[in-house]
Amino acid sequence: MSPRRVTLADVAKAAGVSRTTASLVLSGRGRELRISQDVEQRVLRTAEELQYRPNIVSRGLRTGTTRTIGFVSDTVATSRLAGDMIKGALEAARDRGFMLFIGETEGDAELEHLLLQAMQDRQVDGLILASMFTRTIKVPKAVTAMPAVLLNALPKKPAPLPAVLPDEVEAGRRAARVLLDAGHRDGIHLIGAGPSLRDRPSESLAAVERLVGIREAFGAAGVKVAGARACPDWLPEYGLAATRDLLRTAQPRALICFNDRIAMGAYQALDDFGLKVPADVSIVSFDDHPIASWMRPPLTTVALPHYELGRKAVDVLFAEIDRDRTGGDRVGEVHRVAMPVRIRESVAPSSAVQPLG
Amino acid sequence: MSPRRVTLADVAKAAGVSRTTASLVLSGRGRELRISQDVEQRVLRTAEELQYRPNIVSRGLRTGTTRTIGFVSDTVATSRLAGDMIKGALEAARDRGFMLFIGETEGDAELEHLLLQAMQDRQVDGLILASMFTRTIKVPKAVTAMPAVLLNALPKKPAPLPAVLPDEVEAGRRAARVLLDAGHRDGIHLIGAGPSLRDRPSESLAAVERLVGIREAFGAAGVKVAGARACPDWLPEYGLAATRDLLRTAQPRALICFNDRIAMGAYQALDDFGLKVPADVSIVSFDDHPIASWMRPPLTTVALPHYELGRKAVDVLFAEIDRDRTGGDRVGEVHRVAMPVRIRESVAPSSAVQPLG
DNA sequence: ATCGGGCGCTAATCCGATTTAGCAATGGAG
DNA sequence: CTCCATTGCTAAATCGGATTAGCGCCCGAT
Repeated sequence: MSPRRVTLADVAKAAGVSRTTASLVLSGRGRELRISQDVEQRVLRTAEELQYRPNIVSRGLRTGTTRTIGFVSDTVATSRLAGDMIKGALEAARDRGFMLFIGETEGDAELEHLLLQAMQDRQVDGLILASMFTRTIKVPKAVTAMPAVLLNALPKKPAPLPAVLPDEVEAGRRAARVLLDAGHRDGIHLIGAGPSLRDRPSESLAAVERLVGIREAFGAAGVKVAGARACPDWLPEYGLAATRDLLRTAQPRALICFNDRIAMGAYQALDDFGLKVPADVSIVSFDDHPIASWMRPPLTTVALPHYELGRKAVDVLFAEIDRDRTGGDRVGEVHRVAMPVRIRESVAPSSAVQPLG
Repeated sequence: MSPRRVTLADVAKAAGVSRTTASLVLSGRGRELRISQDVEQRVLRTAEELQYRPNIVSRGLRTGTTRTIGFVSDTVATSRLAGDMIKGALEAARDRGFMLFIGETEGDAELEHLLLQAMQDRQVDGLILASMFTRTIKVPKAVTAMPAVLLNALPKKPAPLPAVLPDEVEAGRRAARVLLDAGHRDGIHLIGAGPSLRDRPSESLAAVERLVGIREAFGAAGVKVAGARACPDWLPEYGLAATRDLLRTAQPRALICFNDRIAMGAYQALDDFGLKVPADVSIVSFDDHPIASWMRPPLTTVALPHYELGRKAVDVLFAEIDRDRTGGDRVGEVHRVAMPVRIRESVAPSSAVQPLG
């Protein structure tokens, strides 16, 4: 079919040198191994003319390194959120001449096993194990044998694996501060989780951490949260139900919704009760889901830094690969990536009359 | 670091046979090459015990096939829409023991070139060239040298490349029929494109094809579209503006929005004018964006079959790889994937009094 | 006894690079 | 004039499989 690829042997022959010499020159080790300027130039020029490109498969066989990393997620590739994570990883990898194998496990341990095997059969240089939701995962033992990074996840059992996660606690603080900065001190309700750390969707690490941050920031400001409703899952319908429920008995001035889909439901409930955002009720949320900017009014939210998470995971993985190569010890550091606040139009200054007592 | 992998040589030695024999047995060609039952069983058992897995890199070097395909898109990996496309491709590939390299070009020809090179350096068996929006693309010449498929795109210049696309014309017909079936014959407006085929976002193939289908179905039913507004881009704000503009001068009974984001804007405009969906105005749309089911009322829309597109592209690619192997001729067939209607709650039966004339 | 042929398995080569070990030529020192 | 070092390059092994060519052995036929 296609004209055969130009190989190192072709270059060597055309330049009138041995394969060894050609290889030496092209790998940049010609200088230290005393190849003459003359020959070096000749090889370089020939390679250029012939448009020689080294075959990475072959190199991989010899050196064991394929300039490839495996990106395994539970179901990450499918969600918009996670698409950015992949994009970040893709770009960071590309900067170093690496490619990404993508794989989805759908939470199936058997599939995960197969996938990891398939990647190891292809001699990937490292692995990124990503999770759709921030949570703890069981680390397959196959992973511990090679450079790997957890993305958006923590190991269930302590393992010497580095992890990259969004800084949810700080995000919680930031959400709270958005309201505090706008002068809100009363009638602040939480929708999605709380008041206790146990009131949240199961397995949701983010819920706990956000709640911790929120309580911390309010605590430091001497502000008490008026109330909270947990949701079994963070979907619009639960946000709608919880907010409706709240509105039957209370008159909130501000809501912190635990994610944008919850907020979407809250918007609807408020609308049903004839309440305006942000004139009557301010709302701040988390995630910066694409819909956040389409909602009316556009939603102020603390963004999940998917793109940055992906990039960071690759950076950490490269450090890990280096460590592996140089025989360093595994550490298992946890890296937190900042979650930026996206100020939009769902928060208004508090006009509440401060209660006398 | 990790304990060395078990190789074919290990299996052969442990089973007391030559590498050749072991290879023959394990590749299933033992029978035809007269390896005895006894030896065959011994090799198989040994391989099992040692947990032998062939090194695909090595095999790739010898056979030239890496059981890997490259998925190159302009920016597809990043959008939720496209995530499903990748997911479909991933699963279809997995069914055959193939892995996917993912790459994004961001519309940059230079990057695309680099990416294709990187993939060829890794000896991918085939390529999928995907586009985020349905459109025509310039096919890099590197692609024509190997099995490849266009996904969600058509070649700008005629090329013997198969393409996989959503069946947009039929989708247009289906959208129209949803309204016709509900009894709508009057006050039907188009938001996003039309009335002429030229009134549409540039480069949007989907717009043209949907419009063709819509006109065809209405034409066949003897129904005339009351009006149409084109949008420079299919975003909520333009949908909002176009619909507002429409409402100032007309009283539509039904809208066909050219995608869900346009529909989202239309919902807002109708809400502003105190009109209810679907009681006052029925709406049908395209894409089945995730928000479509979260809108209130949930939006009836003709879905882009991303997952199926991804699967289909892989299927077609495998056919292409086979063709390449067996020396068949390239054809360049266009495959259309059906767009299913998602009936939700934004369309109500027409209660309009039929005009006498 | 010899030969042809099927059977059952293996030696050797190849894929395209990297890497180790080492060879030939040159020049300077002794 | 010999010996050793250095310079500049190459032969050969290696990675882990797939594949081609072919080697012994045993059997029946001549």
